[in-house]
Amino acid sequence: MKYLSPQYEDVKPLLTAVDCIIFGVQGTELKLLVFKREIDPFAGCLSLLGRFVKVDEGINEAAGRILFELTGLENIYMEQLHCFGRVDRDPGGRVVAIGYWSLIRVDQNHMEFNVRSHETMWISIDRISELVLDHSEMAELAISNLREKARFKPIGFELLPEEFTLGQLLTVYQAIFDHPIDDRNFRKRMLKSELLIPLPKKDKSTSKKGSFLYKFNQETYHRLSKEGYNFGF
Amino acid sequence: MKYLSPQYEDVKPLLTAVDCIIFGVQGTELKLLVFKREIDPFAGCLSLLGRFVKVDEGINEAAGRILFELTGLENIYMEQLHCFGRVDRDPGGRVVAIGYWSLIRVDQNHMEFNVRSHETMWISIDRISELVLDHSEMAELAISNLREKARFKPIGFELLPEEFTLGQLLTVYQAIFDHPIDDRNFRKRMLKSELLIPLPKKDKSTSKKGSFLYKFNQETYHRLSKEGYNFGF
DNA sequence: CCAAAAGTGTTCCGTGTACACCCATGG
DNA sequence: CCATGGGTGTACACGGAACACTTTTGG
Repeated sequence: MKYLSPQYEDVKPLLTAVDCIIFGVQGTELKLLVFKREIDPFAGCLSLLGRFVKVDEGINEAAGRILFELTGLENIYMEQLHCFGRVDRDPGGRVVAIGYWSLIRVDQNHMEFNVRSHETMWISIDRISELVLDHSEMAELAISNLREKARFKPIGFELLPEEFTLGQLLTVYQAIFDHPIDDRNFRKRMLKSELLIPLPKKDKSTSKKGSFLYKFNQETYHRLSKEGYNFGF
Repeated sequence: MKYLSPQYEDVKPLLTAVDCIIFGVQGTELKLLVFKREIDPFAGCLSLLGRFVKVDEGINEAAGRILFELTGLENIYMEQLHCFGRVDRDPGGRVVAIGYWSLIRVDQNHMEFNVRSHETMWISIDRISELVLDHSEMAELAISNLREKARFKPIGFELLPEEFTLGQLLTVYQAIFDHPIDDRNFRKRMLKSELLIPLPKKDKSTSKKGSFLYKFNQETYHRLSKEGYNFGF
């Protein structure tokens, strides 16, 4: 490396990994996708999904690849969280881990991969402290990032299927923040935001009256993702 | 590495660097500390200050050390920004760079190091596009992070000396946001926030009347850093 | 006495918040 | 006809935004 000057003789390359903090909403609860480690150390413990970055791929590509390898899902909302690099964070060696968090829609898609790699499982976020290494710290940080982000960017939609009802959307936000949100104010804000495109159909699966389906407006979504929008939570 | 399974034969450790995005306010302007590269490639171009992470130090420690080596300053506000890892980001080799941004008080302290390492210089933030590699991207991201943060956390104080006037504080915020802020509303907000401890002295250097000096309340500062506080910018 | 910066209060408007009732329908 | 979830409107309080004049004092 031509950049290395003599004073940096103790500079050596470091193993670099990506760890994925994957959120989904099941029922009314925010869940985290983890797996049971099969290899020592910590075999049997809960761990985030992670792999090493290859030398010929960018870290974002690595994150996408890793998510795909582990879940079979592509084109997923994914965001870099933070880089974790304490010397002793991993007793197996000096590994710098880049955390990425993502939101996935828990619908039929997810069922497939959940069967496929049967060691993965969804856990409730109050079990975060059971994670190995500094994974609890990562997950905690990811949650506060998610909440922070959700207040100003319309990311709640990433957790829903293409077509959804306002009730489902409300449920998602309540799961993210883990506290109740006023139904009427929520509807007002959402409808005013122009993020929703009303569809001429109803979902009758949960009530006799049926509730209108919406899809979300990609255009407004991208505009508001940039500009920011105060949802007032 | 016992973690490496056969499928990861192309996993090799990567060089890991820290790049520092250092902000300071000079006069009424937000400035960035950079240096003129002496080594090829890009000798003569503007570059952020960066060094490699050693194998026996954590990345946060590395960031602190690097800032110290390059500026002589310690105990500086410093925050991890983002990890940059495109394969081709550095033509000199595969280097993953972790960006850290910091705020320094531009007073007598800084004069020292500015003399010491005479290749470093403060540039106006509208010269960011002149930076080499992906350093412009880093600096742009750091600015938006800084602004975002400044809206909710009382970080403006990090850019001021121990004792300062409300006028100076206002100047700092105007420099950060690059637009004028209403004087009277600003004072109201700041005084109400309990972040300021009034001192029984005046600074007469800038006016005949003299303006009161304040120091900032560390306790409230830490509380509000955690809780967040809407400064309304 | 005047120039130059420091300091102070009020009004208005918009928006978030709290809150309670009617609607539609399948069984 | 009634139980169940879906959908709607209003009144109030608070906080942010806009805005102009008085104070001090060194020269």
